[in-house]
This record gives sequence, structure tokens and C-alpha cells, in this order.
Amino acid sequence: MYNENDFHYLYATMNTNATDLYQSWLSSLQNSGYRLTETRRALVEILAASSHALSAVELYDLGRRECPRLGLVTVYRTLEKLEELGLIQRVHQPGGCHMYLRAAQGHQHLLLCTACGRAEYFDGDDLSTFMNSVADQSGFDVRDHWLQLFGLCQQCRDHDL
Amino acid sequence: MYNENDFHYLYATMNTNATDLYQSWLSSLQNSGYRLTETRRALVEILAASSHALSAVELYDLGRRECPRLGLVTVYRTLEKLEELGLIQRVHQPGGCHMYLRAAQGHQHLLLCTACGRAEYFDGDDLSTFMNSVADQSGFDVRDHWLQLFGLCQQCRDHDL
DNA sequence: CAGATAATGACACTCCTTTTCATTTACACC
DNA sequence: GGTGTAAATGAAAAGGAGTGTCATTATCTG
Ligand SMILES: [Mn+2]
Ligand SMILES: [Mn+2]
Ligand SMILES: [Zn+2]
Ligand SMILES: [Zn+2]
Repeated sequence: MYNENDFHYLYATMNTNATDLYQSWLSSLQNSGYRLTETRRALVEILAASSHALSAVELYDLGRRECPRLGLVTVYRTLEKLEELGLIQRVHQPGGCHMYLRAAQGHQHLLLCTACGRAEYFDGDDLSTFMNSVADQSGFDVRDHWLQLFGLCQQCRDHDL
Repeated sequence: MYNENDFHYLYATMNTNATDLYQSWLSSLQNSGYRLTETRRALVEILAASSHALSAVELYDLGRRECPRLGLVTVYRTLEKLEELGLIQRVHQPGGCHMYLRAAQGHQHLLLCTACGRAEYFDGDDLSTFMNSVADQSGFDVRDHWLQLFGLCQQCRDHDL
């Protein structure tokens, strides 16, 4: 899925959108009383620019390019704070462990490429009528839902041709 | 969510349906060349009768009531075989680790009670038109989806009144 | 009943994540 | 610009979930 030696995608997708995210995440950290360190800036920059969900170790490896002294513990602590502020979210992998990705904006769900790991959000799903019928049949008070789609992204489809 | 001292639910929900499941799972194991041991019968009985997804440790604790010498490793090995035969499936918890539950029949999805952990399957979801529109907009070839609903089951709603 | 082999439990190990603690760093205040 | 204080860091150790190894035990076949 994710290739250790292929970090091009990270900065290839670094657009104004990602730069804005980067700045707003730094502000968000600062407004919550957290300090801005070199390490933290580096990790935030990587996460805000990534088109893939990243595991803690992947983020650790990417982070050490900027901050060679970086420790894995700091990665986990940074992820914890960004998640607490609602800036990133965990993505559950079929295998078991977590990856991390910028959080959804409002009511969005994930679309994941099973070949390269690319993650995109989509919106516009309206499950309300369906959920009402499930509620009626089951007696449950349905309060939340969790929807993820899996498939092949445009690039991976092209690559396969 | 799940109370260590409250195993009533397990046998309270033991109905003919669960008894049938129990017998068919044993047959399934036998037909695949696996042997029927006392330990295995006990674990299968618990899983087939459970209305909740169980963690490995929960299953371990329940199993030791019947087989005090039971080891946690045996629990994992039994879960592995039952999953391999398609009789149970993993349920991903928001927290991270897995729980295990009888497998879905055909195209079904899960409905989980956030208060007591009760798990029920439902069917009848038709996301095809929605998934087509997502595919069009994203360029993804959407091949699979993962849907879980969360809410309060009838019992927990009554209990709250 | 006896032999072949699957299953078990104890132990040790790996992997991911969290805790602890001494040191370093950022930021508020003067 | 210094200075003090509390937050952040990295190293090391601990924790929890899950897997591998191996000698012993139990199941099934004939
Ligand atoms: Mn939705
Ligand atoms: Mn479906
Ligand atoms: Zn892809
Ligand atoms: Zn409930």
C-alpha cells in the first residue's frame, strides 16, 4: 500500500489548501495554549499536506527528515493533541492498527484506495430514510453511523491499464 | 459497556436459534477436519449464543467458567479457526482492538448499542445509486463499503426512562 | 485398544502504544 | 534582551494485544 521509499506524493499534493490547513492548525494549537515547537511544526506540515492516512511510524519516518532527533513518543503525543482539537481523526484499518488523517469537514465520509492508500472525503450521503426504517424494525434509537468506501483511485486505475 | 459481573444476558438469549448455530458450527469444524474438544465446544457455545460482540479476554473469562484450565492462547486459536470458516467476524471498536461476533448472513451490516454493546445485523441497505454518484465525482472505482450504525437498543432506552 | 496427529497450555516473544522522568525549550513577564 | 516557569522533548521502561514454539495431552481412525 504505502511505499517506504516514495515520499513524492507528500509534497506533490502540497497546495494552497494544505498551506492554509497548516497555518490554521498552528493557530488552533496556539489558541489552546499549546506551544509551537520546531518538531510540532514539522509534524503538522506533513499531516496537513498528506493525501494518505499515515500510521504513527510513517509519520515518524517522515518527521525525522526534518527533525532527526525526533522520538516516536513525540509523534504519539502530537497526534493525541491534534485529535483532541478535532484537526485529525483516526482511520481504522482492516488489519487492526490506526492511521491518521485530517478530520472530515462536517458530515463527510471516507473513500480509500485499496492499492495506494489515498484517502478522500465525500459528502452528500443521505441515509436518513434508511436509518429510520432500521430504527423502526430494530427498536434501536439510531444516533450515529460509520461509513467507509473502498476502491481504486483514478491514478491506480490508470496505472493498471 | 460490558460488565464483568453480569453474564446473565448470555444464557438469557440462548434460544433455538443459538442452539442451531452451535450445532452447525460444530459440524462445520468437524467437516473441515478439526476435532471437537471440550474447550472448543464451550467457546463455540458462548460465541453462538452471545448477543454482544466479545473481546478475546471476555471470551477467555466466560470460557474459564466451563473450562478452568483454559488458556488465552487457545481462545485466539479458536477464534482464528472460526473466522477462517466464516462463522464469526471481527468487529472493529472505536478504541482500537477487536471483538468477535457471529458472521453476517449475506449482505448485512451491524447496529451496535453504545450503552450495553448489544449487536444486531440489519439488511436492506441499497447504496448503489449513491455509490455510483460518488464514483462519478471522485474517479474512484468503488468496490466495497463498510457501514456500521450506532445507537441505543430497546432495553437500554427502557432502562433510561 | 493403539497409533497418528491435532489441540492444548505455559512461556517467551513481537508489535503498537502509554507512562515515567530528567533535560531542554518556548513563551510570558519584567 | 534576560529570567523564571511550565510545557515539550527524548530515552528508557512498562503495558496490552496478539503470535510463535514446544513438550504434553486429548481426539479421532482403524
Ligand atoms: Mn453519512
Ligand atoms: Mn451495504
Ligand atoms: Zn490509489
Ligand atoms: Zn443496549
